[in-house]
Amino acid sequence: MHKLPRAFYDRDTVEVAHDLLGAVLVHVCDGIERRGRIVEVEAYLGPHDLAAHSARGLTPRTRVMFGPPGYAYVYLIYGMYHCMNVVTQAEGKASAVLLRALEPIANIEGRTQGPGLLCRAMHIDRRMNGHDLTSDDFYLAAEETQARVSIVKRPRIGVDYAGHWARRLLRFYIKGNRYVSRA
DNA sequence: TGCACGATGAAC
DNA sequence: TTCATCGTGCAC
Repeated sequence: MHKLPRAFYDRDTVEVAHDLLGAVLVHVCDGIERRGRIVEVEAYLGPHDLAAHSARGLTPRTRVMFGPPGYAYVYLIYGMYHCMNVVTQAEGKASAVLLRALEPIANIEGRTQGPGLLCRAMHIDRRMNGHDLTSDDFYLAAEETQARVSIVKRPRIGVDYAGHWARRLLRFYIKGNRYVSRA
């Protein structure tokens, strides 16, 4: 198991999204190290992607998305849940991958199916926004040789307002995994 | 300064 | 299908 380096995130967003499936999210908080295996993600492809927050341009909220790769973009949604993304590609590309579901590995309480529950179980909130994912307390790790998994491609969830972008197959999950939020 | 709405989840 | 709940972005 090795921590994913900055260069991992500095690539095409769809490629990063694929490679994140099977990777492990680690968060050390109050002396507890929580771990979960990523089984479902969504790719958001930058300002031209009408489903992406960055489509509205650089604002205080989306500042991190417009920044360099390998940082966490965490925001509050519906006034009660948090969503976590990893920023991808070069500064200014404003692309990211939303983490939608985890398979619990260690110190996970509660469900992890869906972006809001994932953040709750991993103790991720707005304080983690902008956090460096190459740090020692919040990062992603992968096996040296990634296990081969079948990837299912589906339209993203909750973005029906985004016209033809809503129909793009930018949601990816590990086929048959029981922790996927919605098959 | 006000207001409509959302990359959700749970209940009904 | 409805609702909880509040920060964000944009209209005024």
